[in-house]
Amino acid sequence: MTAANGRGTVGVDAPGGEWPGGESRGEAAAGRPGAGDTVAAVVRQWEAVRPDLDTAPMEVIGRINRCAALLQQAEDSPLRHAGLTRPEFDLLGALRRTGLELTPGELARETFSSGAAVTKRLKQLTERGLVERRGDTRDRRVAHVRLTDAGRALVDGILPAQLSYETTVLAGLGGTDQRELAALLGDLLVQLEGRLRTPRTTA
Amino acid sequence: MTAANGRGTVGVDAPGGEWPGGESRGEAAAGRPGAGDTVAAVVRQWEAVRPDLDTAPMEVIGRINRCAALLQQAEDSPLRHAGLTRPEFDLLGALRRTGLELTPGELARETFSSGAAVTKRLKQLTERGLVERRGDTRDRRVAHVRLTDAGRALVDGILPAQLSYETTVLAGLGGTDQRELAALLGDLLVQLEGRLRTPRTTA
DNA sequence: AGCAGGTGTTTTACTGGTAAATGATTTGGC
DNA sequence: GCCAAATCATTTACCAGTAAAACACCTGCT
Repeated sequence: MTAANGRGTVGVDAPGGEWPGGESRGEAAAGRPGAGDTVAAVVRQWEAVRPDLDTAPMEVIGRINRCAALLQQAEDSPLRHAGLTRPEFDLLGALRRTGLELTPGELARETFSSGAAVTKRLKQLTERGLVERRGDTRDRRVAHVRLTDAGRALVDGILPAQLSYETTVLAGLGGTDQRELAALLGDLLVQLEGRLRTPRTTA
Repeated sequence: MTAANGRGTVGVDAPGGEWPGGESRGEAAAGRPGAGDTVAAVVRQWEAVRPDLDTAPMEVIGRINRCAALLQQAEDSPLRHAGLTRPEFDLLGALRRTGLELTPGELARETFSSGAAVTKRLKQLTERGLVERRGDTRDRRVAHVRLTDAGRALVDGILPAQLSYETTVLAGLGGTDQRELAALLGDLLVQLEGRLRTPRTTA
């Protein structure tokens, strides 16, 4: 087991042994109350029904998806509280952290979204007075986008709160586990970013 | 620098040391070519601009979000190839792995989506002949949904391909790292599922 | 029986994303 | 210099999700 835990996640191993044959009633997603996370429960179901399959990848990918979903819709996060979605904040953040004016295209690449999505967000954020645009003098196709003072103030005001919120959300993991998790995700991400080059429609 | 590494990954550590002051040109998302993943680059930018902030949570949450996004839009996955989105497949999968008829409400809970979303997906999947519904005889509000033979065949046909696709996607990580990652994500998920109880509008 | 209130599902109105087409401009070959 | 092809951004048409309201039905109290 080597790993992280010694306790193999799936290892709780159920005392009695009765199974959801008919009575999964009440708990969502095949989850028994005290057991592991919901993904583990799902994986156990698959193993029961299709024991021939190697379900290992579900343990990683299923959990990544579910973590992302949960983190996304955390209603109490400072971001939402400030009326910003994560993609909007990412856009503002890209401007703040680079300290530069960026073109819509650059913003799309920075934030890993499509050009069309950026156009829409910029419209929104411009109306809210958080960003400004000016045309390029040389190349009249491109625009340059920068934070307004209000936009910069908003980012600077929210970011610490958001980070400390995220810190508490992660607090259940020890510091060592967090670093280890970050490192492993980083390794995975390097692979993914190489392998599945997103064909982001810059156009 | 404490940070992220403790282990390799980020350890490349930049030879020279010139910095994106003005020349992030060309590479997306602050990424220098050989360095770590894009999230690491973003974090470095934040640290340069706001050294007072504790960026540790970004290393985890940012990477989870980015991994999820990349995995989502993997255009070559068997799922997409079969014309199914992940949420659609999750719905079919819930029916397959439980082996039962489920009501729309149960499906919503199983798949962590809203009732309305399930309604829409069911409409879609019914039209495609992958699921069937019958009304409950006792309680005429509820419906019972089951896989058609075609639906079951589709799931059984796709799942092995999808899993083996996922296996190769994860192959860059060693088996041990994969298990460790799964375990850590499981730990995190337990925390998140307890902490941020999603107020899923069952209604 | 009758009705207040709860539950299971669907509908409505809207939002934010996407892919593909479009408009506007620059660039490079000749 | 001029036109074909490339590039940057936006627009269009559409689709899937959401929250809130509506609908249909059941349940339990009186």
